[in-house]
Amino acid sequence: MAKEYNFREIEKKWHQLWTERQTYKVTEDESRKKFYVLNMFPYPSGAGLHVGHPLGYIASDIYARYKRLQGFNVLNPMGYDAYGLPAEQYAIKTGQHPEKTTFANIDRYREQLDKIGFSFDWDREVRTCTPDYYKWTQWAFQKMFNSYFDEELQKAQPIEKLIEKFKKEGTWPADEKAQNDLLMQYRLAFLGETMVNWCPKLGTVLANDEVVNGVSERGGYPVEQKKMRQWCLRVSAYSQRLLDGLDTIDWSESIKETQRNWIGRSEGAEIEIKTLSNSPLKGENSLPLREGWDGSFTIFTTRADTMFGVTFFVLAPESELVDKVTTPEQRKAVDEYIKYVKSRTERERMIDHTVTGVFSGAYGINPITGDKCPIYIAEYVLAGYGTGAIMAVPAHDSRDYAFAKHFGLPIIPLVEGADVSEESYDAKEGIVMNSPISPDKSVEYDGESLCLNGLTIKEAIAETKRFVKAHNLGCVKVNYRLRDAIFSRQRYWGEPFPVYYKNGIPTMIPEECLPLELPQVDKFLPTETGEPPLGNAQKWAWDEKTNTVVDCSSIDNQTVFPIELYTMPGFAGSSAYYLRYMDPHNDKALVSPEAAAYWQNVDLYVGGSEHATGHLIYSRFWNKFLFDLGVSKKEEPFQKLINQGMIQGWSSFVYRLRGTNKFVSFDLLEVQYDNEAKKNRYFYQGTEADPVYADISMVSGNVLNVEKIREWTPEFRDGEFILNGNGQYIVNQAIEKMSKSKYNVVNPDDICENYGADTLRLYEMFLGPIEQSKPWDVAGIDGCFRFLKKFWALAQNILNNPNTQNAPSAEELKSLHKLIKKVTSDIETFSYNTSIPAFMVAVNELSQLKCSSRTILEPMVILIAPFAPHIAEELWEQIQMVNGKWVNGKCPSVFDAHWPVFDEKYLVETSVKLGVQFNGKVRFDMLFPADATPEQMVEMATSAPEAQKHLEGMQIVKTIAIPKRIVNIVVKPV
RNA sequence: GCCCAGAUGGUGGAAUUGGUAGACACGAGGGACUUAAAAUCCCUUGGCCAGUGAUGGCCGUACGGGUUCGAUUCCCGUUCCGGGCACCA
Repeated sequence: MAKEYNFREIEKKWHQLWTERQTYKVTEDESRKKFYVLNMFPYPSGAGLHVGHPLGYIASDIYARYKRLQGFNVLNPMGYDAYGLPAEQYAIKTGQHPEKTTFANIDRYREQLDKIGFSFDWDREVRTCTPDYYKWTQWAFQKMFNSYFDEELQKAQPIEKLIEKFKKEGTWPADEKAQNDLLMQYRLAFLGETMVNWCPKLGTVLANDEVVNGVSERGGYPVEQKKMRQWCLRVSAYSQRLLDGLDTIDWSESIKETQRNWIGRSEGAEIEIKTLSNSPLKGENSLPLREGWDGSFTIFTTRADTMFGVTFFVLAPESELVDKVTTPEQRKAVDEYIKYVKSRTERERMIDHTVTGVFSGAYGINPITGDKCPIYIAEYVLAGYGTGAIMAVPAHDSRDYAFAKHFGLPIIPLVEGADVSEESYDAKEGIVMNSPISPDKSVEYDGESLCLNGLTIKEAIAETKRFVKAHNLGCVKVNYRLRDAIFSRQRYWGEPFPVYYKNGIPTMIPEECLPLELPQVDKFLPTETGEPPLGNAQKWAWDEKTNTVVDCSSIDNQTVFPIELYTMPGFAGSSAYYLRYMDPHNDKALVSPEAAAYWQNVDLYVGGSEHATGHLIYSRFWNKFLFDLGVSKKEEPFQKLINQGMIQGWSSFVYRLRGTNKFVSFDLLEVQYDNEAKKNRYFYQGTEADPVYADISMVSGNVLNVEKIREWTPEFRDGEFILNGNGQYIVNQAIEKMSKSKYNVVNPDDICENYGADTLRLYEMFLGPIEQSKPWDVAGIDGCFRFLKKFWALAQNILNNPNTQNAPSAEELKSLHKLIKKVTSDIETFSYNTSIPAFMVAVNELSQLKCSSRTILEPMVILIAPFAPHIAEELWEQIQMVNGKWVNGKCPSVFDAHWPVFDEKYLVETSVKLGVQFNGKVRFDMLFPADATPEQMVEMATSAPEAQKHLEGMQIVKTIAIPKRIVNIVVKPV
């Protein structure tokens, strides 16, 4: 009895059975090899899941199921990144506790995820906002606080070791406050007075990766620089290890490159610039740096070779040297300049690169030439990088060049053939000259003076470094652009810091008292006195005597102290969640040593590339720290990374005539390109028409359903719709990121309802390469649906054939093994989009061959199982019923079967390329005479000695002589 | 400005990594079944040219060169689109 493919029934049945049978429950099993698949866990937003979300989940689910079929013990967990700004802002607006909305959103996500049929082990679910989870976020923070980075060992060490060292050296201060200040400079989690990105509109500081083009990533509000006392993580200490680790992991080159840029290693030299009196140089016309200050400062350069071209020095306006160097005569001008710089926002500084600066009145002495050079202060030099001071070489640095031109400073070219009359020559290629201009322009140290003339730039850099080092003028130095991460936020909905302030000194709450739970507040806004939202909490003080949280009113300076009001940023909870999945219910440890030893690290991580400089750096840092502690067993958390592309939406626009309630069909509009605004403007009979978003569900093709849109919102109800000649209203369409506000979100639920989860899964993979972004377009979904129906029909034909035990024919076996080969290698390389066509071809071939063999069907069902698990389980059950494999009314799951093994011998009708067999043909890559006819070529090819070897026992089916010099011979076993 | 990744029919995209370009799907056109619709099935579908026809010829993977018997694939240059970094000395 051939049954119809009823996906609704099948999918419902298997969702139930999978839950009942705990099909996807995973436990540590030493007898099997582990495989850890992970998706970046989602932030549960109010908009629910859209068709873009599952793309990565489906891809990883296919891999997870495939690995399981290969006999691996697969961990494939899922959870929620539950702390975040939207829930908090919603809470401010409505007064609803963020936990309530977050949990409601999570339930909705879960419901949607369940429909798609993932193999997640839900017993291991984590939510970053639950105390049993954030206990370990707080714990890790405390460990970082109590650790420092040992430069020699290149790893984190307990802070006690550092104290011991100080004591031994005799540099350990007696005063408790001084001890605290000293250790703060070393702790991996530390309180720092740093310039931060302050966003007044959000009322919080932001990390560097949360600021894009000078505005906040979320909301696009202006961000300013502000000096604040903040918790920071010393990420920069791990710069070199973060960089080196990239070479050991299997990530895309572009994302590694992004991280390398972000870490920004540059090798250079630090050179000390001295005054006359403490300099070994004694010249007649040299002056001290400044009267009354006999100091020196250090500059950083990657172009040590250009020392002979230095004509001035520049300090960053924020540098503390500015005050020391400025002469009384220049004081006023400098103060004014500093005031101007402070008035500029980060964004202005970023966009506007006009040359500004001021002379400090002081001079520095070039240790190589002995020249006296003016010291300027200019905003183009950044305080946070290198030493905040540079030597300026206008001939070979475009920024120095612009500055020199503006202030009329000399420019000395140092590279042969470089014309610096119009612009600087920045390239690191060429032969050095003018270094020195004349022998007496190079200062002698211990009888040696530097000469670089005739060397290449690379040689000159090395030579200068040697010289500087040999004569103690400075040192070779590696700098990193990577900054320490600012780790506190002035928000409510985040992990509280397990810290209280005892006489102003931050003190950790005892480890055994963790977690420190987020207190209840009645308002989620900052307090009237400008304190963060936690300032609203009544019960937010720590009693040392009882080790409990007590009411703020009992703060008495004896045993009760105020608790930190800041909370942790979003990336805190997402930095080690992959470790927690290994052992999610353990209340004694983040992860037990046994579980960590078994699961090691994530073998396959799938997520968006937008996290390249955020989460993917922070969690690598966090993991390296835990690795130093021995908690994590691998130095890198994510061995292989796949970045799924974004699925974009089709936004639809209707056009409203300005000042009216008339909407005009798009094809009736005249287009004008506005050069200034760089966009199109539309007109109807001289009146401008403005685009208005229309919901995607009201549009089919590009035709608007006018009735539907009238029902949608009041603004359309009474609208007048001006239709085109065909009586249709045409909309304009654009591809944009899917977003609630653009009304272009396509929900996977509808697809599941109309086509089933298996079709959705197949189609999302069929759409194109997983890493590529593409617009969502349902046009092709019917193809995948039809394929599943054909697959079903083929299976029913086989199962209902009385002779299903028939031995398969050679052609059927060939079809099958071609498929095994293709699908196996596709899954290994994540080219799912080409597997699905292979299935289609195989099913067509087998249908045409009127295949009736279960020997073929069984492996086919296993092959499709990772892609379309529901239909596979259903067919497997039917096969096993026919096979009589049901035990006690229970059928084994297809996922307990074994992945079929490809056997080359079934592809025998194969071919040879100079002795190498492949795909259906024998190819002779020989040199034939240019004038040989095809017949002659075939004759020559088949009689060649190498050919005999391959033609033996074969029957020639067909020969193809490709003009020019190739002969293909299609053969078949006799 | 610097770095990275791309460009193939009407559309999404294949091509065993140097070997007959355009798999598979969508769309379009034609046909079968049907009272009709849905569903299903079959044929055609890169462009141009010749032929009643089977078929044959030429052009064609953004553009211009090169290496090679042979290039979508490798090398050099140009254009365009996307991503990252950006006063980082």
